[in-house]
Amino acid sequence: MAAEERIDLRVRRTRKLLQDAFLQLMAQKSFQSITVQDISAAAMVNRSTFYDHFVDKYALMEWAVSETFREQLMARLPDTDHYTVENLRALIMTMWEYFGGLHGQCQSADEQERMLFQSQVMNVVIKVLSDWLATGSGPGAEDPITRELAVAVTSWAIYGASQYWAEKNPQGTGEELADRVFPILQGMPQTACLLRENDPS
Amino acid sequence: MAAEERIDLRVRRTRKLLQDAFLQLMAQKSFQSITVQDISAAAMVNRSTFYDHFVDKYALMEWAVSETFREQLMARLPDTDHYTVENLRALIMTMWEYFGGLHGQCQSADEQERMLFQSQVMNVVIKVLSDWLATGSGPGAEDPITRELAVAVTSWAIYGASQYWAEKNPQGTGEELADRVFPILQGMPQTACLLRENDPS
DNA sequence: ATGGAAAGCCAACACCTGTTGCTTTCAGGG
DNA sequence: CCCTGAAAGCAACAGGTGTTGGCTTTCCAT
Repeated sequence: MAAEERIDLRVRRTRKLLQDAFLQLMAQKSFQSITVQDISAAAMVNRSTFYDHFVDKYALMEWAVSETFREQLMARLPDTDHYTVENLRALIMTMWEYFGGLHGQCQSADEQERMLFQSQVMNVVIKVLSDWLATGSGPGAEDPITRELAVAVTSWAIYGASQYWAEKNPQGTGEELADRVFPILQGMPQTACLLRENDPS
Repeated sequence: MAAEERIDLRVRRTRKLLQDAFLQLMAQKSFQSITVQDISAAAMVNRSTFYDHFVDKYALMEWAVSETFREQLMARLPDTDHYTVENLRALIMTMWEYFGGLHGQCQSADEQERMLFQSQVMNVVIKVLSDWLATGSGPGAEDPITRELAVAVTSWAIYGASQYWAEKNPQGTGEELADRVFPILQGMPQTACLLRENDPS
């Protein structure tokens, strides 16, 4: 039985209700203006029940963003656990798409709010990249610090590119972004080594 | 007369009182647990006066972090307005130092809070890098989009490295970080071109 | 099926927020 | 030096927050 299934039906139901209500509200108003009352009311759940599941609305946001992004990403990856060109490409395009969605679908007026959501996305990305590289046997594997530094640099470089592309150049396509970012990443000595090592092509 | 000097003495005084009180409180407790009341009380300023200057505590934080970081950075730059190896090196080390200070000096338990501060630092960094490159006449100057993309990638790559180094490898030195990051940045085609173009050495 | 544990509901609390309308003060131009 | 308008003080408000304790409902393991 999957770990998730072990959890009491009521708990899963309530969490899903809260998450759905939250996402629905996010499409209508800014995160800042959404109150715990709003979420509870929309989810048809008592307000104090909200606090039984999340310490505050930030915790709910954290959870909702991480989950939705992770699902979106996993659905697009050709292979879920290796550091390949195709996976990296899918990662870049998924991030770009998600960030674009934050501008379109959600009413996040504040730049600071977007940063909050995006930092949750980054937690997922860093985790995924770390896992990819942990299993690999590239040169970085010998020195964990170098590998982790490469992960940090790569992840945030992709972040910067995706968020710039989504925000400042909305008419661009995901493919174009990937095409532009790849030469930059491959220019990085560490990541280039790792890519060459693990690239199945 | 400097623009800052034009402002009413009382305004500057009150803002400084609030900023100092805020920084002092940050050394004692987490940002989350600090209330506007706390800040106003510590600054010996009426609470509603706070709202005459900042929309909320986030705005004050934004202002305080940006100002302190900008000062710290400007004091270290050999030359304030060109994209040189020395400046980039100073930038990396200042960021690393600042992020390290956030762990030590402040009680920011939450990772999400740190992200909030760091995003303010990034606003300054991106602005500075943009200015450096806007005046330069490197190959990136021909295509603004490529240049801006390079700025985004470079800034966030440095961010990732600095924040990783400060958080996960606290015993490392700033010099070591810079030494490790530089080969990575110079590996990036765009930035490498720009660096070569403007490097006075 | 059933008893107990877990989850949810409810009301009420002390507190913080952001805003308003008013008065008092004082910095700085004339 | 004095006047004036901007800035600071003040009190009170309608909200939202996060927590508590007691109660009812629902699940699910025996």
